[in-house]
Amino acid sequence: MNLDEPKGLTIGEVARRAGFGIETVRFYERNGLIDEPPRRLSGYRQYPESVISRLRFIKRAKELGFSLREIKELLSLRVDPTATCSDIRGRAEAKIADIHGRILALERMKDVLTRLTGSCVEAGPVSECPILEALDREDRG
Amino acid sequence: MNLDEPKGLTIGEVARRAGFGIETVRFYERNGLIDEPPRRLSGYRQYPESVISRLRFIKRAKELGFSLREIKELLSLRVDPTATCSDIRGRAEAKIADIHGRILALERMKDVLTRLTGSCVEAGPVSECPILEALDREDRG
DNA sequence: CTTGACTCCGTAGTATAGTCCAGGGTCTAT
DNA sequence: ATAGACCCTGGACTATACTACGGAGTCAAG
Repeated sequence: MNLDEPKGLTIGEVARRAGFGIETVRFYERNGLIDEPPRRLSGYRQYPESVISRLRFIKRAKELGFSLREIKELLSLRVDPTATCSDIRGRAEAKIADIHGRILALERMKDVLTRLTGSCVEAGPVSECPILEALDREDRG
Repeated sequence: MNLDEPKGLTIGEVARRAGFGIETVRFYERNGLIDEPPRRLSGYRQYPESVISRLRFIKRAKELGFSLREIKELLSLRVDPTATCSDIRGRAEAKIADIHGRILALERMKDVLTRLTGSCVEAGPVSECPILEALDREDRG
């Protein structure tokens, strides 16, 4: 086979250039994050260049804390002629609020832990560990 | 059955008092977070009161960001005669560092998103959305 | 023509932390 | 005695995001 088909990119090239594993690229295809590409007669996927930017979009959105489900929605909005920029901004703002909430929760955890470790200066046995005692007690305020 | 066996707590009472579901209590037992309790002749679990404080310990440690695996380690350390309070403090400090790192990562995400939403004030079509454009571009700094 | 790298597919496994189900048996109050 | 609430087991299922595997076919270079 392989006469003069316009070959495009193999999945390996795509994966390498986008910074994902091959299995991940196929996973994204199965989950509708990237289009199913045309195939060679052999069945090999033939990707257009555009898949690279699509994957990089996914990568950056992931880095911003969007889940694959949310990224899929962003990608749908992008091609939806009735969607507006404020729809996207809404997603971004919701994500900011979500991240903010997670930060607050983590800071509360960190504050409690910091207070507990501050109370633990002895090198004594665990039976007298103030951290464990605090976890045993009802109150933690 | 049920002559004059000292009955203890049923799993339902335990779950309710500790604030978990019954299935979760069994799950914790399977995973070694709580001891296997004695049984009635019928097979019903008969919990001692102490399981309640054990489960509350687990709940509070979870609230502080410890995974079940880590909580299991804390529980092991607690009964390890060679462990010292500083072993526990080490876990707590590692967790603080872990949480701190996660907070920083989330703050970076939040900052980028905030900057992106700031650039998006128009109610235009998604084709001109600066947020999507930013996700398409290479740079995000 | 052979070799080694690459690709195909479907399925299954990883990790975390549960949650639910069927099809039984048991307990308690009336 | 019987209704209804409770409990038992093992296994399957949820969600997220991959990652690995077997066994086959394909591609490109020497």
